Amino acid sequence: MPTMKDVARVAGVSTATVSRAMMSPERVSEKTRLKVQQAIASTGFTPNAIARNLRKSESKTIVVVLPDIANMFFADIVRGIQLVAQQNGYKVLLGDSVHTVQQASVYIDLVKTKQADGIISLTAELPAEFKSGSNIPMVMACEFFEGYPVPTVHSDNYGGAKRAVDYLRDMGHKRIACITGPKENPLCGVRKQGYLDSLQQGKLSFEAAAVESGDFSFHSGYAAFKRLHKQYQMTALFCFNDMMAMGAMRAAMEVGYSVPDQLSIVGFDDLLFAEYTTPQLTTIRQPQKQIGETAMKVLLKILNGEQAPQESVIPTQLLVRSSSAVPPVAGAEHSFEER
Amino acid sequence: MPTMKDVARVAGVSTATVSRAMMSPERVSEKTRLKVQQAIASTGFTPNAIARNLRKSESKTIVVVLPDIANMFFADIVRGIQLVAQQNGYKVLLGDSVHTVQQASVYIDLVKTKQADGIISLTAELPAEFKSGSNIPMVMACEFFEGYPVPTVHSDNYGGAKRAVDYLRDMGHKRIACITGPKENPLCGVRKQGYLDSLQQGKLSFEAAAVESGDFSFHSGYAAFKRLHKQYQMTALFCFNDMMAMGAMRAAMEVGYSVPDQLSIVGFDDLLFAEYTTPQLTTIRQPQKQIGETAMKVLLKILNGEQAPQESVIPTQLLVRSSSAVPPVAGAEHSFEER
DNA sequence: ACCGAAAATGCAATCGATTACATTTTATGA
DNA sequence: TCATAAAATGTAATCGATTGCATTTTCGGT
Repeated sequence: MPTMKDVARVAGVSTATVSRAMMSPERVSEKTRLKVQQAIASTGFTPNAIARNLRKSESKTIVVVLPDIANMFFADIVRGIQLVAQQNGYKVLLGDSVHTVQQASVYIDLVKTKQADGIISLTAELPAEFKSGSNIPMVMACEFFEGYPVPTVHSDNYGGAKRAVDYLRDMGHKRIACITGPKENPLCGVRKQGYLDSLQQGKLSFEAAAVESGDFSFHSGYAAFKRLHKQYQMTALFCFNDMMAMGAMRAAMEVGYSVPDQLSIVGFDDLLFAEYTTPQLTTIRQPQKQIGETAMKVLLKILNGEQAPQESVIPTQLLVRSSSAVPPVAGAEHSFEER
Repeated sequence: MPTMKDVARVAGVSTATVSRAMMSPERVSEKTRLKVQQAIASTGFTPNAIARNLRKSESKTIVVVLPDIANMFFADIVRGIQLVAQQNGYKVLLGDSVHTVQQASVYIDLVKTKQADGIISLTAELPAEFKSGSNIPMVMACEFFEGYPVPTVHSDNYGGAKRAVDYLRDMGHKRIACITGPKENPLCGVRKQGYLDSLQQGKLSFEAAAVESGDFSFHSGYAAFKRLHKQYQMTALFCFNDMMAMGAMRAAMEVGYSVPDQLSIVGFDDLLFAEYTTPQLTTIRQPQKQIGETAMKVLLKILNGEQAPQESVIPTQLLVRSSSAVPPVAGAEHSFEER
């Protein structure tokens, strides 16, 4: 594999000149620049980035840690990150942590060992060191820790949840159930507050039986609904993500609810698939690409030693599709027998 | 940031000894090993992998190029790759090429510049240099070029397609339509041959009107079906992937077919979502994780300078779910009027 | 044709680890 | 106890590029 020395020899100049011809052409005469270019072409030289990185102690690479590469929710976030990274001369590498702290560490080590300059984490399942702050350039997107030792970019979880429930309330629903995510997840606490506040604002009483929780998966949504419909008579259901909403919709149909006539369902995220369900899912859209772009911009600030915002909140948007409608007239509800 | 020199100073030994204490502990006395470990701990030293990589000219990192990170089909392949990579001391980085050759080049450059040792490409959208062979350690998974200048791992596309159509035929279907992928895609040619051979073997005549093509997306499947049902009366439909099958299923239902009573649908891939559609999709499962594992094993052979197989074919499997059934009795078919 | 400033180029140190080879220390056995 | 082999450690070169500083070349002006 040819090195810069070879190019220098062929071009009849020093390695310093070769380096300059590539890095700062204006510091080299027209003539030698051409000689060097020719030599590069004829030797088939490719600069060894490792050597360069060592010398400059930077890699112009950032790592994005995903908890689950199969979760489509992250796709557009990554795209947004990539866009901004590219514009600023950074490469993006993705690491799938498979929801394990151990795997996440592997990717974090990349920056400790100087193979990457910084991290954007789309998961909060990280080694404990971060919970108390660390000196690794990092920003969290979507998820966050309580107490925020790391800069965070996420959508307006409270506002989105409240908007969803407001919408159902405004259509006349009085009995609005909810399927939350894992209780310990900070972001779920915030969404739940949105749900509660909307109920209260509409003077609807909150009943514990109206709430079940899942783990954001299709199956957990399915299971949660099967529990829910036995303990609470509802005409509307708000789910903390689309995946669970889809599971709940499947369960509801199996149990004999017709959606949206007897039961309105609203999700959260706006997965690509939300559009493909039957009926199409009404949901709260998180502007994923924008979250990604913002996260990368924040990371760039950190990398450049500028002041970075601790928290960036991106607004959400209600997308009304066909899984939601006005409540059924009295008597047309799904029959409900308490056990 | 502390370097090995610092550790050496604190431990009162040379950097060589520090290096050996880490790399080959058996070449260092118990006593000094402990001193070094202490010094490492007290200085908070992390070895600079860039320097090591430069010296050893290897990075123990491989890059996986995905055409589209939003395509869930790849998730388990990546998991399989990761598993084998990890077992062999390699790190895996994912690159999203967004279906562009240009982006793919960025990731390929990582190995040219020694930041990665090899590549597994899940896309054939690569720079032309590969089509005529190159000296970059690389294996293709799922996709392939015709003529195979690079080692390839993929599932049994011919066998899978034939199995799908055999299954429909065996149930008594006589009019079996097909939605293919992009015509220029080599893998589609192979699947189509499976379709044709099954028809022929069942003495069913092939009609051009029974075939439409899409681009593997939900929408293209939807659109293809809308064209198809006007030109061909069918009782069964085989789609070259699940995504299009789901689009076609939606279209079929809109047009008034009942699935599976009047129309059986079979997909290909076994996406996670195939299980969540209503009715659940019958499909040909590709063992994605195994494809990934095999691809990584092949890459390892290449990296170790061993002989690697040019082509590895992984068997597929028919998963019968509820989108397929015996054909309707005469008279119960979906009404068909030619335009 | 010659001076001095600016432009171009070269020399050699440097980034931080690894490792061949040289040297010192320890252990073994007579 | 001492010679000698084996084990432990140190010295310094090396990986391949970048860059501060020194030196040479170029060029405008007279």
